[in-house]
Parts: sequence; structure tokens; C-alpha cells
Amino acid sequence: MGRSPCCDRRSVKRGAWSREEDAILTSFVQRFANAGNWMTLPYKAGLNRCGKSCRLRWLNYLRPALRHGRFTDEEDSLILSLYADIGSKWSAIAAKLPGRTDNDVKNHWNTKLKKRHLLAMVPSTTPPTAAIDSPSASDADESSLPPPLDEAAIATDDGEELTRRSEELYAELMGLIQQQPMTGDVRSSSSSLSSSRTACASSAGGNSAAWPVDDKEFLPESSGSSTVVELDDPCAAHAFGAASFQDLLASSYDEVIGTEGLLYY
DNA sequence: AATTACGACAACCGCCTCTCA
DNA sequence: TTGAGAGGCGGTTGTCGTAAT
Repeated sequence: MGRSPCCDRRSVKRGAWSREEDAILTSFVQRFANAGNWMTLPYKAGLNRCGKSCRLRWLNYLRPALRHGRFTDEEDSLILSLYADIGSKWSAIAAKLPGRTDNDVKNHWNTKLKKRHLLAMVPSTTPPTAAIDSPSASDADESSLPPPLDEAAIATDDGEELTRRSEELYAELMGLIQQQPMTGDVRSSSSSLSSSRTACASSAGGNSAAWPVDDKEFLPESSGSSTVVELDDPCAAHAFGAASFQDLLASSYDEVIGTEGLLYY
């Protein structure tokens, strides 16, 4: 009550993310990973989305090293155990499950494990038949099996493919940018980048929290390479001048990808 | 074949906490 | 010390696919 929303809901897009949006967000976050601000990201990247929505999309779905798909028996057991200990602290529980997000764990709990938990709370007067245990039994049977090959392959391939294609696009994009006249002296020296970073950080309201991808495991190896260090600047999109990240993507659309679509396959 | 019920999960909402000027 | 802004988190809702009737 009386609390202003973080963004104007009428002017930002809501609902399911398109593949193009995913690609833009992934490329942007991976490239400008060292510092940044979720609230200004949509503007910088040219995404018509709320910053919080971008953050959520990245953390819960696009972030590398995430594991999608069914939970294993061991994961189920761990969740049940941790829930008994600490309750619905989903972020804390998820922290114990590599590759899982709090949203994943929460959803899994609400759809499956809650029932199992409630059944376990039922006094043992009810016979522990296979039927009673069936959610766990059947689930255990299922979850103890490896995921269906195609499903696992799809999940893995999608993630890797997205990263790979993002890398490719970015490389192409950077090539085009190198050829474009810059409105500012962005590339001239690392010192100018430093000043750009400082200026941007202050202009962003001083709250310059790093992207949550400072964890090295989430970054592609190439992102730490010396060839891209100069561009790992959260203000680089601004420093590009009038062109937002998406503008640049769009301008290079035909040259890089052709007219078939951006990154999606 | 059509309809309904249900499971799975992505996304949103709003409150709380933290950081910084 | 305090207020504003941003991030984090848990609860909830919406949507889609599929199984059951």
C-alpha cells in the first residue's frame, strides 16, 4: 500500500520471454558481467522489461550451469531433510543443491514433495503400503532412473548451444562494432573505460552491485580472456553511444545471422 | 473426439533486508 | 542517523501439456 512499483507495468512487456529476449539478456549479462545494475539493464540492453524480471529470468533460467529437469532421489531426500531442519528457506536449500534455483526447489516442493512430506507426517496408524508410499515409490523409481536421453540431451544442448551461439554472435557483433564509428572514445584506452565505469556507476544511483555472475563457475571461460576484458564494462552499452545493445544486435542482424532469426534454432 | 482434472514450471507480486549517500 | 533505491526472497498465480474420463 502506497509502495511504488519498481517499474511502470503498463510500459514494460510482461509474460513469457521470447527467444530473442533470452539471447539479448544472455549475451548482455555474460559480456558485462563484472558489475552492473539490474534496474538499468533493460535500458542498456534495449529490453522492454522490468529489471527484476530480467534478474529473475537470468537467475532461474538462463544462467549457465543450471540444471533443469527432474530431481534425483538424493536431491529429494536432501530437500526433505533440509525442509525439516530449516523450513521453507528455499534459497538456503537451493544453495545445497548445485545447479538448482530456489524457484526450482520451491516448485518441486509444491508439486511433489509437499505431498510426500504430509504423508510422512501422518501417524503411522495408516499402513505403509506401497500405495501410501507410492508418490515416493513411483517417484523414486522414476527419479532413480537417469533422465530420458533425449530430454537430458535437449536440456544440455540448449544451454550449451545458447552459450555457444551467444559467443559467436558476440564475436561477430564486436567485429562489426570495431568497424563502426564510435560516438565516444570508448575503445581508445582502458583508462577511458575506467572513467566510463566510474561515471556510469555514479549515474546509476551509486548502488553498483555486481551481477550475480561474479561466481566464476557461471562464466564462460572466454569471458575472462584478455580479449574481452576491455569490454567487460557495465557502461559499455551506454558508451556505444545512441545504440543500445539491442540496436547493435539489430543493426548487425542481417550480416551476422541473416533473416531467419536471432540465435534460435 | 471432446472435455475435465491435474501436474509442472515460468513468471509475477510484494515485503524485507541491505547498502550507500 | 536516516531515507531511498536495489537486490533477495517466499508466496502465489498463470499457462501449457498430458492423462483421465
